[in-house]
Amino acid sequence: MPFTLATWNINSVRLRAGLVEKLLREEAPDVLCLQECKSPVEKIPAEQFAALGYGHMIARGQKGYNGVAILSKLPIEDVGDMDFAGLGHARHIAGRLENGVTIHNFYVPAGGDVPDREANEKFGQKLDYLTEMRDWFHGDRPEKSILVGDLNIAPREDDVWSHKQLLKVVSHTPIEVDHLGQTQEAGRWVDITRQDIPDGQLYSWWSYRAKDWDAADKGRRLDHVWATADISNAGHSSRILRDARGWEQPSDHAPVFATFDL
DNA sequence: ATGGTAGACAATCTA
Repeated sequence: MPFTLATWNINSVRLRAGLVEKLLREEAPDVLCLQECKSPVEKIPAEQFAALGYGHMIARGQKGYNGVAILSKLPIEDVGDMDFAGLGHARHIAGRLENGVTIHNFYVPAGGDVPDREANEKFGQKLDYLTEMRDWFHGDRPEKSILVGDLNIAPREDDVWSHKQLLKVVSHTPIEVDHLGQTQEAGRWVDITRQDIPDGQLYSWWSYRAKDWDAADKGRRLDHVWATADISNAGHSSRILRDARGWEQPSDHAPVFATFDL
């Protein structure tokens, strides 16, 4: 049975519960993975989503920051979370569907403004987070798995509006791209979005600080859908719902979709 | 080189 999955950094699930509802009504993914919920789990409006057919939710939360959730039409079993780099943040949750597919939902640390671990502790934490992800996948060798989320790195030259101008900007520095590549390789993850859309500029995030985000179009592809090699050929129909960036009081991220015939 | 916006939560911190 094919199922469609979406990932969206919502930047407050309570403030934007109406936008989540709009996405669920209009696009109706079977599974929606959210990041930056910025809410304790018990304050996520789960009943509002359940009323739309999303009767299953697994989540990790904390007050004010971070937070990840998976809303699903299909039964999903909570199979745990990881606290990479020992930050004590709600940045990962994993669930398993009845077809045996495991879904990892990640919110990788943004890493602060200065791309130097000596000058900026947050940058070091981001690199350490990715290193521990890599080591975990290297030991675990995931199969029949999908990894989504805001990975806060745009790895390819055509994942940013200007490769040259962003080389020293956190999210696109060579050391971050290298760390993300090592994590991807360790789990034998295939980038499903780029499998489906191999050529051209592709963005999922536009800063709030731009005067006219749409006209300037200075975006970055920070949000990703990966799958393990054993199921990667089941993935198709990837797309980014750029329209959502223009919705009323939007998140600065747009949802990324993929469908899997499994 | 700088400052630009947004959200949580009540002082700044984070992105």
